[in-house]
Amino acid sequence: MDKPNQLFKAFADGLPRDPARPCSNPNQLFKAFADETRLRILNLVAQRERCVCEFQEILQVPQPTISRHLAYLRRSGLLVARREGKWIHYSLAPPQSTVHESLLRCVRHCFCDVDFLKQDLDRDKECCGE
Amino acid sequence: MDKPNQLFKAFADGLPRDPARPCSNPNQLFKAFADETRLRILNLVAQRERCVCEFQEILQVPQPTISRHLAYLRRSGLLVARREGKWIHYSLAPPQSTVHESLLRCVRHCFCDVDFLKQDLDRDKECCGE
DNA sequence: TTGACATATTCGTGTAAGCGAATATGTTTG
DNA sequence: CAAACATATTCGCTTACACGAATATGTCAA
Repeated sequence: MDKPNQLFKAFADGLPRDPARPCSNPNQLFKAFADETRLRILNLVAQRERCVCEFQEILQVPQPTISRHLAYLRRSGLLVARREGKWIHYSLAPPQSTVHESLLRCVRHCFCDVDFLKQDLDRDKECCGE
Repeated sequence: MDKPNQLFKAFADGLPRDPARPCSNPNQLFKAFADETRLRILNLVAQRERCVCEFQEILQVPQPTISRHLAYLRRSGLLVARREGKWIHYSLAPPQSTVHESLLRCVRHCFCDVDFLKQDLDRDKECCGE
């Protein structure tokens, strides 16, 4: 066991440690989509940039759980983060492959047909918008 | 623990036991895509109906592994099977949701951009076609 | 500097997923 | 019916994944 630079070592899940060098394997993109909480996050962030507290309020899921999924989505190359004071805002990353593009189209045009995702958007409108 | 009709009981993976009543959860569709072997199968079957021995020859993966993934894809509602004598032919199932449609578009139009998937098609042409 | 707040990470644990090996099922042919 | 063939299923094992709880990090305001 040598001790490589942690920045470049991958996690057990096969994703890179450093979100600045996200994963390019299309396989990993699908894995990122293969979790209900992450689908819900992607659905919300497809509308507009969001901060962690918004996910927390709308999804009603513990904060560490959300943070973990956000980190996963960043390392997958699906989200980018931007700090503004205490808050960190997440938004969709620009697509890096045709598979990535295709998945984003699915988020934008098909997720509205999925009940539990539509309900999140409704809950969002109720509490935050009008 | 009661003893429900096995036909209607779900597997641990959340998919129905009976492929005639495939899963409708979009979440499960993404899970079905979240495995390299299954992506390779979907890529091949997108061209035309295929029998198990074709997958075996092109993918160079043990037969039980392929059968297990085929069963998974059937129960996910992505593939249908048709028996013809000793052979069982698999083909893409007609889409049951917009998410399903979107994923099929991805298989048809984006998978050609993925190296390891393109290589499978090349290997197919070499050994079977001309 | 201290406290409050927003967010991230670690740790331990239960569970699901995938695989190889072995075996079972179903079909055809003789 | 037996043998050969195509395919499916089961079992045991290892690893990946998701989660709750606890804790750490980073920023702002007083």
